[in-house]
Amino acid sequence: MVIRVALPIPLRVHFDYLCDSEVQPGCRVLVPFGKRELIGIVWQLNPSDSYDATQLKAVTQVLDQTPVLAAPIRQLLSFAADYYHHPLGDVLTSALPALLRDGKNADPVKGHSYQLTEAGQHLTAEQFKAAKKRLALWQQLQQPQTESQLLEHFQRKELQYFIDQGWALVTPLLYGPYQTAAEQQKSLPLNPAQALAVTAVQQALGSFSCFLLEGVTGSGKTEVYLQAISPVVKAGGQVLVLVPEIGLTPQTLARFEQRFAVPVGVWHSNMTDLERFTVWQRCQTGDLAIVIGTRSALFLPFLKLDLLIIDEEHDSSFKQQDGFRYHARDLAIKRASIQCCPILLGSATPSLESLANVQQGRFAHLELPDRAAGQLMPSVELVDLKQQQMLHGMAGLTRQRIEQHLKLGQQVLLFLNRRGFAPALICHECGWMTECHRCSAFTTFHKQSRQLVCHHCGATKGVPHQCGGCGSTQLAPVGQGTEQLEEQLQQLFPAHRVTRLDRDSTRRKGSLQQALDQILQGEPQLILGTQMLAKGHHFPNVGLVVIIDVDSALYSNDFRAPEQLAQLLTQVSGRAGRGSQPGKVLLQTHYPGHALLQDVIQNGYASFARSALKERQQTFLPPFMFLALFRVEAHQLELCKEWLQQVADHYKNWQQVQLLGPLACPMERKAGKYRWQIQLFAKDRKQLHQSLDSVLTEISRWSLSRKVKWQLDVDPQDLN
DNA sequence: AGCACGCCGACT
DNA sequence: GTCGGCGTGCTC
Repeated sequence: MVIRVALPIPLRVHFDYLCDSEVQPGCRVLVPFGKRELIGIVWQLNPSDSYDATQLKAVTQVLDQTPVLAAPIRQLLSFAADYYHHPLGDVLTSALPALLRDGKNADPVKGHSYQLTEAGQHLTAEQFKAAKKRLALWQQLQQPQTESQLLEHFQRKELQYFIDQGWALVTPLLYGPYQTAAEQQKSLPLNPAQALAVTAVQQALGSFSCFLLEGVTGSGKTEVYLQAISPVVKAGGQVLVLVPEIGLTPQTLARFEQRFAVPVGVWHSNMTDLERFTVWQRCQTGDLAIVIGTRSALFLPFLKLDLLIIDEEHDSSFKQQDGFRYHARDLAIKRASIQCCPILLGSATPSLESLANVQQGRFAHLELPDRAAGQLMPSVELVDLKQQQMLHGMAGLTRQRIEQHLKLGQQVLLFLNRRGFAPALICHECGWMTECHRCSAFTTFHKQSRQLVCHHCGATKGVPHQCGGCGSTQLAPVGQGTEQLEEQLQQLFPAHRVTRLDRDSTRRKGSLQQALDQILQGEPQLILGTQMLAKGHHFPNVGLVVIIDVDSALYSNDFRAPEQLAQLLTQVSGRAGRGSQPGKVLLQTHYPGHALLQDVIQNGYASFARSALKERQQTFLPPFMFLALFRVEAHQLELCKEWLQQVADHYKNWQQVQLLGPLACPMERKAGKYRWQIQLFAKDRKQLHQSLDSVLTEISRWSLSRKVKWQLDVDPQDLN
């Protein structure tokens, strides 16, 4: 038999082999490949267009009796490899845990079970005499026990003694479908909008359909998730909940675990290979009812997946930013269609893509208008920075407001999306600034560690005493970062604690959690942080949120920047006033009349999104246009340009696809390499994808392609 | 990606 | 005279 095998190499082709033994698609095989041996996945049996049969090598070993990749997953992966034009071998890497890629046995053994033999059952307590430990073990073994249960109280050699005596025997304990159970904790009462949403999803169970659940923070989205899940886990089905990278908080997990008496698993990037493998197996065997995980959980092999939930569906961390650049939300929709189950996308600030899908009738729209607990929405105040006396990056009014809220015994949250002390050091004599040698960027001054750090390539060096241009010793920090603001806030408000939360202050393991716990105790204080504060965390005692610098996001050349700013504003508004009082949001800007700001503030996100969508339509941007991007990196600028020019030349044949470029990436040099790009727009998705197929075949033929590092990004999230 | 082959410069 | 640099080709 000839089999077609997908191999872990970055080539967009399959390889054919001979195989005498029984195999099914989705099984792993060990095959000779050049001078090497590789583990591949059987992709097709007896392909009609097989490679010259006389040239075929034979499979060395079949590693699985049953497929590690079941048909639905293979269908998903195959679709993904086509859609993102990514080598299948790399795509498979996302779907298999490392241990399986390395050839580990995939049999789902949970552990070992000990039970008494006939001889063991006929023993009596008296026979143990003074052997108290053995008596206790015997008593516990009246019921079959897992090895791990027994090892809590007994030593391994005691277990072995029972086996040697023929009193007990060991059997492998296999994973299997979980025991369904009723809810542990009673569900909360629903308001009419929530009830409508729950009913809609529940009625859709068993068939493919997409729902967009739009509800502001505090409107009770999680309760809708939980009640939508309820009938699924009562019927023995499985649910996948995808969350953004930072959203995987212990509280979220606890809420799911407390509600249902069924096994809940988690999946995220901090797990060990063995932990991942175990979750993978428990999914495959149906042992886990619910999995909460970040984007790659999308590829887990569920036995009976009946519902998908994507929380914070607008979040950009669902798009992988290197290698296989897939969007987990988009692929999740594909997966739901393959599995014939509903998918629920939830957000307070839906992506424009999803809203367009609602408008075009592809998604059903479920709205939760009210804050569940009936709190008031926070009020937003714009602080016009023009001609203001600024102190430490804050206008007088801003400082007053902070003071007022501290006096009221509330906490104040400040956002500044720039870590470090200052974005650069500047020479007071000649204007020279500290630059990274390898990137087109300045190096950030970190005062505490006394270092200059490039935030783009990670290079660090000591702080110079002299200007690199004129030799002057007059070097001063320019601009403001969180480290500096922390110091300044402490000076301005010496009576209050200032907590800074950014990548630097939370580097030590557990220090983030420690800071969050301390904040939750509610003492009036200033909390200051970067983007990492914006998502997921709940601070009930925060009465005021200040956004120090709105302007840098207002005027960005990234077409998604307005959308992201509107999302940030809405999300942080949700952070304020979750307790009894309504919160306040303060925005510092030089452009208080800016249409986007006005629209979001006065009419809310939904209104903003409607106008933003119209604008995207008029300017021929996604989601009304399909976009793909070729990026190329090389040490020599000329190689970048030449390679892209060849791509551009190829596109002369494709009238339906519009080109923008070749042009430099927003950050032209990074880690010593030049970076250029070409943007491809098409009205017709099919045309775009056909053109990509054809240009990729060309690219693989060019010898220039090996002197540069290039990548294709389909549906890019940002143009960097 | 890896691995081999092959052709040119600087070393024990 | 070799060792090893990386350009090029190939992997069913």
